[in-house]
Amino acid sequence: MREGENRQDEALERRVRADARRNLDGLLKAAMEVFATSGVDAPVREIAGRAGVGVGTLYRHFPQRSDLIVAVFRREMDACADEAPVLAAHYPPGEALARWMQRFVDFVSAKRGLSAALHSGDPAYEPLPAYFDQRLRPALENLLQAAEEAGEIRPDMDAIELLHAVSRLASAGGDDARRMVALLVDGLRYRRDPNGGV
Amino acid sequence: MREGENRQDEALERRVRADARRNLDGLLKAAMEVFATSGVDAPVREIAGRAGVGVGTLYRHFPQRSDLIVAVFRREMDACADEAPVLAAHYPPGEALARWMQRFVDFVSAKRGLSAALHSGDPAYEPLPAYFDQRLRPALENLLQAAEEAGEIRPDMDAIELLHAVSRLASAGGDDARRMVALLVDGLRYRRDPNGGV
DNA sequence: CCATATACGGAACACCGTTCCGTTTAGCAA
DNA sequence: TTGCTAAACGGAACGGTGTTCCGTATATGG
Repeated sequence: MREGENRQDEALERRVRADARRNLDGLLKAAMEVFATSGVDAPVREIAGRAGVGVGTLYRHFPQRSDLIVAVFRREMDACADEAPVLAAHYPPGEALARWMQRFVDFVSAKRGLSAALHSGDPAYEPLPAYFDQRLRPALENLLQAAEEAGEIRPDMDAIELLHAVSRLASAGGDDARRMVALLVDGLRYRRDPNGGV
Repeated sequence: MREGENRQDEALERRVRADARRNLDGLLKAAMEVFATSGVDAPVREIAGRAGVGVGTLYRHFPQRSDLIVAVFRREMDACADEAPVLAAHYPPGEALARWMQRFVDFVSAKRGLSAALHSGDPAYEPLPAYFDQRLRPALENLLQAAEEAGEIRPDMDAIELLHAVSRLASAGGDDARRMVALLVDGLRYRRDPNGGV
């Protein structure tokens, strides 16, 4: 480790001009507001205007439009993941799983455009599925494993596959989304021929 | 009925200039090919170019880009609906339902962009959900009712809600889509507390 | 206070869907 | 066959995107 390279964070932070940081924060705030009202397809100029900066400044901080969208969504995923262990501590495994799924549905439904970006296949949005893998998958895997061990659901379910399926269903929004996800969770609970055959 | 108004089809057909019909057919053919390779987001100029006409001609036949997309997709839905009664005649109600669902998944998966257009909420694509209602909903309702009466699934499922959910899952494509839809169908079969409690 | 690396603003560019209108042509009648 | 005319055609032009470029302004360390 060479001298001057320790405390990299602070060293890098010092190099950032104050107006740059201020504008970056303003852009993120403006983008969150605009996305919530006009959706993620809102023009870049609208976001820059609301932040009180030119488009050049926006593109200095976010080289592509998708980078701004990713930045806004990413910071909203953590609360959802953190809730999984809380629910696991307060409910039986099966119910904890079902409740967290509903929590996830509400989260995705609230962020209009998240699901579309997530499943677009566009490489520009690749950080979103990647963040799913890092934060949400472990959270769900713990819930699934507990429910499996309690014998409440079938084994060998792939967490990432489930997350993507549920986020697709969630993009419907409202009670329809909640009902369909509840139906999917019931599918996990289903046992073939429960009455031992006729 | 006044004279000259019988055989409307032929009368109307006569009023359509031969080049107009030829270009319309060519546009539909070109659009199908382009959508299959480049997706539904392909530029209109590419479609017009492949059909060997100008963009003005394209817009004469399809006033909006979405009208062309709708026209291409609509004619591909009928075969899917017609298969429902065939399956109902050859399999027990529950299995017929599951098989038709998989058939529907394959159909939606094959048409890249169909699901996105269907759930876009854009009024320009409204004919697509409308056609779902007319053709696919009755087909599924018959399968659901038979399976209900056989006691194989829970009652009171809304066919349109199911169709939309399945088409969302289907947009994932491949085996993931098939597995998740199978899981959803198992949800229909699930009975709370199947062993009569512990 | 000055020097300069850094960041800013918005005009300019390429590409999109859509519109407009001068030109071409298919269909019919003489 | 030869006009005539309504219908259809082609592509330039328009407004609105995302993105780039570069002359201008300024925060910051000496």
